[in-house]
Amino acid sequence: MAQISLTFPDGTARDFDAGITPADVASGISNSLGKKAISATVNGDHWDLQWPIESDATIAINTMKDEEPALELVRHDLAHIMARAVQEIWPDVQVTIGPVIKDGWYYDFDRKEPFVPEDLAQIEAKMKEIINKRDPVRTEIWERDKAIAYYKERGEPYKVELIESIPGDEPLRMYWHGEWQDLCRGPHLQHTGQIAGDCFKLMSIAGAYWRGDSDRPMLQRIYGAAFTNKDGLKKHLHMLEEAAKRDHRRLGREMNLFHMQEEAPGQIFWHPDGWSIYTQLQDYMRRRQRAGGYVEVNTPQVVDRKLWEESGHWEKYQEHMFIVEVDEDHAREKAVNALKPMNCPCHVQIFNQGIKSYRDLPLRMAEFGSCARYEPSGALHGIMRVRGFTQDDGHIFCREDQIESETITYIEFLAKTYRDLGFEDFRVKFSDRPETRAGSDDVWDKAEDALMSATKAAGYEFELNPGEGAFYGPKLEFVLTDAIGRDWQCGTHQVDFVLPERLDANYIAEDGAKHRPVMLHRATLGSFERFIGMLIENFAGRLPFWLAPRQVVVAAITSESNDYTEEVVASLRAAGVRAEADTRNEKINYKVREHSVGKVPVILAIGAREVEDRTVTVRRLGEKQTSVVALDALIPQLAEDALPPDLKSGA
RNA sequence: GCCCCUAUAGCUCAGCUGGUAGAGCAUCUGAUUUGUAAUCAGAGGGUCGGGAGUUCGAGUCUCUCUGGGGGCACCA
Repeated sequence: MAQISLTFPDGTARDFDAGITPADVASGISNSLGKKAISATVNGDHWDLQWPIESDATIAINTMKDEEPALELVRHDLAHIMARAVQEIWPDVQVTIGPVIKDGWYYDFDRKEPFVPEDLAQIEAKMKEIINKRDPVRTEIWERDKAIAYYKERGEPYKVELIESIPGDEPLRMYWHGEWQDLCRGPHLQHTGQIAGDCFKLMSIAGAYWRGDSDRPMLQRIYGAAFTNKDGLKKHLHMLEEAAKRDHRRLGREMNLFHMQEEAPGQIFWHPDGWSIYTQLQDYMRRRQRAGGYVEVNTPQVVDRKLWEESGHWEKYQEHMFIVEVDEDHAREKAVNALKPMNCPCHVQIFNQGIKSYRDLPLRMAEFGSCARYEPSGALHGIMRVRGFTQDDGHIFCREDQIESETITYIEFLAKTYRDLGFEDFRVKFSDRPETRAGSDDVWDKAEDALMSATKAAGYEFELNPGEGAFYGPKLEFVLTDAIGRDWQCGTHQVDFVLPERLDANYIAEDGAKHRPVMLHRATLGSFERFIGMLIENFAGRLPFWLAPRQVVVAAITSESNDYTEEVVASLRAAGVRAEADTRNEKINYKVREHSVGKVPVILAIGAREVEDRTVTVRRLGEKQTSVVALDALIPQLAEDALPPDLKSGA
């Protein structure tokens, strides 16, 4: 028999018969390692203990202490165990797929009756039974025909379809957890008993389309969370509880920032404190954009259908547009308008006024543009995904040879903005041509190449998002993460050769002839609504001082100090600080608690001593200790703190 | 839009197997003048999301619409 050489992590190498399994290697080292082993890492690949090794390789035996393979296996085996439990309880349920995801796994089932939350406890109990049985896991490679025939006989059409979509040259691997069988790439554990019975929890039930296609049947998905031990699960559940406290919907109510109501689904009623955040942010963006060479414009809300037909929105985007029909003149045809779902066509109208020269380019046009989009009801989410919102929109009209420099300049502009707003890390996604699109493939080649090379030149890593581009061009997405780890696209930068063509934008070049400009669509925050949602969650409501709606509350301890309290407030306001007096007839404890809960960054307390000495006692949010400071010294300091980052000295 | 869940006072929630609503906080009134996370007492406040049905009787059961939540799909 042929010999192979296996090299262990410590660098030693030993010879084995070809075809030896990692299970045998582990038992050969020691009995206990043989029992503890969960999988192997062979030439860097994650290997099942049962898979034979046929040639020289590096090998490491994994145990539950090796977190990465352990989590993968525990979650994956639990997916199988859950599917087995479900089929043991309800034999008529069909199984589909069950992958490992962040923090756990899910499995999609086809069952006539819906799963209800009470079912989860029953399934969980059955899973624990299966774990206690310590059933061995075994695997075989099957011929396609045999596998297809097997699943047809068992009445599992989803599995048949899966096999048919697997490339013909790929071996089909079957796994058994006890008697229960599933098609699976593997690897898996040795036996079900290797999972701790208290390391997982079934989290939720959801609908999910078969193969992610809304034209296919909707399956029932059960989500589970799993870790290598009980402690990991506990930490995870605790993290979720903490994250719920940062939820912008909850903080928005608690901090009295905004509300939403049935009469205007997907739209926001901003309260004074929420609107204060909004306007601070808007003022900041306005100054930044001015400094960045943008001109600000404003365009209509209700625009005739004709323009949307020209831009292509009427054809491609109509189902997401609020249509407004006005029967204003019976002698004429009914006027059909739409609320603008985006600002770009309107900006082209401004560009098209008069004759533009190449000397005008790049022309950077910005608008805080209010848009209305009829988002599907299921897509709405707090203030993160709404039907009425305002973009910090901008369009750069430029020549093709300016795309790269404009893109690089913009990415730097965006990165600075995000840093100023407390987001040091953001992810960049590059989305290329979608299936439904306007413009020829040549144009798309050009646009994708230009954007890609500019992004690389700007020095940012990005992930590819195939087919996710806009219908008019490829885009960069700048993505932030909310409290519980969901991704939200905020900023965007898109190259567009299509809209200038459709709306006949042109400029006169050096050669005296008309040329087509390129349009770069860009938004930094994306929308004020979503970005404020991100800010609230990111800071858990404790906004940076310059953004805090009420920066300082001055609390009188007794009514004796009311006059001085009012004086302090007036001085702070005169210095540009948003300050309020609290002269209510309440104890200082009560006031401190209330304003702490309200996330006011600075509370100044004033009693007889402060009046006497012209001082204030300062308490900062999150700190227990207080300090006594002279009023004259404090005011300029708070005034400096209150400046937005772009106006701070040294900014 | 699709699947499941859900809707009781301004907020957070209680209300068992159907017998015409309750708490804490908040609000208002009074007392209290208080030194760093809830002072005490009293009062007001709900056609139980809308509509329909079953029933002698519905907050409770059924249907439906609307909103919200978790996913999926969508996100130009």
